[in-house]
Amino acid sequence: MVAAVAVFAERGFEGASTRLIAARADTTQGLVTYHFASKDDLWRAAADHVFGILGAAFETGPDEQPPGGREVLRRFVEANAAHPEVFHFIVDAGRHDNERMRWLVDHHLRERFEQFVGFNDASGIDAATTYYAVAGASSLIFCVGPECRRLTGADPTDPAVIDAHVDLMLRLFAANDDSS
Amino acid sequence: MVAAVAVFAERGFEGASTRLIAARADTTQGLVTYHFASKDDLWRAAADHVFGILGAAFETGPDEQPPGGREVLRRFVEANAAHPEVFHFIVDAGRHDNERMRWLVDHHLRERFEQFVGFNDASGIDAATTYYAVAGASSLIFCVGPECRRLTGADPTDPAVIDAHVDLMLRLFAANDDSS
DNA sequence: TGACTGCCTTGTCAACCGACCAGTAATCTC
DNA sequence: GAGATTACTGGTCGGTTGACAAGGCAGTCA
Repeated sequence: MVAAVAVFAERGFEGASTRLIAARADTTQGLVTYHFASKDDLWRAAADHVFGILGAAFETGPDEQPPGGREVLRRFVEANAAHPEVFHFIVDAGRHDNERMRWLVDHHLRERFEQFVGFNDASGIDAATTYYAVAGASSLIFCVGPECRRLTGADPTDPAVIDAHVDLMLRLFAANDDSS
Repeated sequence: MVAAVAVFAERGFEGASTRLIAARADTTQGLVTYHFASKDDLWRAAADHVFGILGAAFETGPDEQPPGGREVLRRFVEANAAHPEVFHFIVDAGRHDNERMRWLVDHHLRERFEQFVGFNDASGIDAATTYYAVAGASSLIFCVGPECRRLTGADPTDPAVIDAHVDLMLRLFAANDDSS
């Protein structure tokens, strides 16, 4: 499953082969199609897996206060740094109007978007533009890691870079929110 | 060429087939490999094409003033809205440390990045985080158009949405720059 | 003990992939 | 107008793809 997430994120749905995923997981292609009836099913399971990890980053412990806006944003950026695969799933699926895109929206993105709208009481077009601005600004640098290293010299897996990006996101998107 | 750009953007390098590109351009696969020795060469030609279009959006006419920071940002967002394929090329190539990524950085992205660093006199880690924040925030909504429509109801090809996104980007990234 | 079940391996299938090649027709050069 | 160059077609090649089928092989229950 970890292998499937990695390969789908690295190569996209079309570019990922069930044989490569199987090899990465040290099994055979036959076994993959035994456990997951089709490549589509495997992709959905991989998406469930990686979005589950992301969601866990926002869970509140039993004796914790629900985090404020700044803390949520910090966790969001750090989760993107730790799991850039999420962004690849979103971009890979989001550009086609097909069944996978609709499934991803209905099963994972809708919930996230409505949480976001709840935090920032925006609506309509503003909600959409703000949501995608936050998502894009927070995620891109971590999702093109090799490019970023070659282009800028900065390594987005370096904690110093992650901290700098968190600070920038806080300055950009949480300037007038000092809760948490 | 327009067909190649579209297919590479829609399906990524691995997912795009020379046969599909040929069909989209109403020719044969044999002709594609005649004009472009390999799929890699075709990809590079497509990248040159689409980055050329993007670059033209920033050119200054013979009797124009060079645009100020706000105007450059506006043009950048509008160019991303008109040509979301650029972002797909970047994300598709940028996640691997391979020859295509290095070529794209050296032939197209380096120049853009250094122009950016010139405008915003940042350096080191700050330059990197700011660059990717601007790029991600400006582009994402236009690159996952079908998803955005289903998720938020807003259509990122709608001029009203584009204008709203331009305004948001100006508020976020050009708050203390009132030139132009 | 013998039938049954779930997990897994191996092999095979048609479809598709990028690359290549022989052959053809049109255009250009002298 | 003969010869050379260029543009293009159709077909074919080895290799890869997702899906499927047949069989083995432990474990379980009657």
